[in-house]
Amino acid sequence: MNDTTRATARELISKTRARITPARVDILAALLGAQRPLSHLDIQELLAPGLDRVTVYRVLDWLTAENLAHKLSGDDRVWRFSAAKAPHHHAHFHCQQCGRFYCLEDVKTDLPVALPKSFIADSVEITVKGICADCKSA
Amino acid sequence: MNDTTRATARELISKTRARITPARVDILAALLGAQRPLSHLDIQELLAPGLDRVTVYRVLDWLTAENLAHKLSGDDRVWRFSAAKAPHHHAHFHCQQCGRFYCLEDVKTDLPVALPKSFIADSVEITVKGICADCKSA
DNA sequence: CAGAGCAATGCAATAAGGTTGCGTGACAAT
DNA sequence: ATTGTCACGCAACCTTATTGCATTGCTCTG
Repeated sequence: MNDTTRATARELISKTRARITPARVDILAALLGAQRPLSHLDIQELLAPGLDRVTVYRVLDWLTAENLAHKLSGDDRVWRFSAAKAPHHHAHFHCQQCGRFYCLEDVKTDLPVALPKSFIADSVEITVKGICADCKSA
Repeated sequence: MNDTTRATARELISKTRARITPARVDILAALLGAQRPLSHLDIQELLAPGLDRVTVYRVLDWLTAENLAHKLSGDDRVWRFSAAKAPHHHAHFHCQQCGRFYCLEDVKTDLPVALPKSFIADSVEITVKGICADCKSA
């Protein structure tokens, strides 16, 4: 979480015309700097303690509402968030052992899907489940 | 939940060499007869009351372990289960309004995915999110 | 520059969904 | 019939996330 990242975060937040608070900058910077989607717990551990659980949840929700972050659901009942740098059209990998998520930038989710009549698609989520390299070698 | 479905359920369970109990038969039959993945709550409502919450959870876990059912995660923190009639290689639709899941039999999940080195894929889950026909017309 | 107004935070309590421990009852094999 | 194991029910508990409410602190107007 270097200064450049924090500056980028601050700039992105300023575009929303909402308040630029330390919590928002810290959390968005954490997401921007991460190589993978982070859970609420990941973020709490990454950031200095002293930031309330609820605040983290609220900031994450706010970021999602402002389209600065994307919320995705794993099969462990935990939300993961990733910074919405570009339109978020790629798949994810979920390691069943360590629980970490990885972005599969190469696998696009904008594939054409044949839906039943009158169904409206909003977004497509693709999750590959398996074992990641770290866990395999361990 | 007709008798044929129950007979099929009983037969599938007998193949596991485990005990054929009413709870197992009822729940598997419910899954077999359903057009869509069912949540734990769906099942409880479908079945006559008197069956314990925990028993339902345990039977569902057991069915999953025996590969008679598949567990899938929505973004509402609720497990959904579907009978594993055939290998379960199709996508699902999740209505963001009513929360129901639908099977998209036509959309296959056995697409080739390019994984990073040393990653091992186990299964692929594709979920389309949007509004279903029922909710749209309402 | 003071003060009003509102957005953001922290703390505590609560909700929802799922899981664990343990005693009891039922079935199967001997 | 006896014994061992498997399944069930009940109660308690855990985790993750959300809500209510009081307080803080920024911002903007006058």
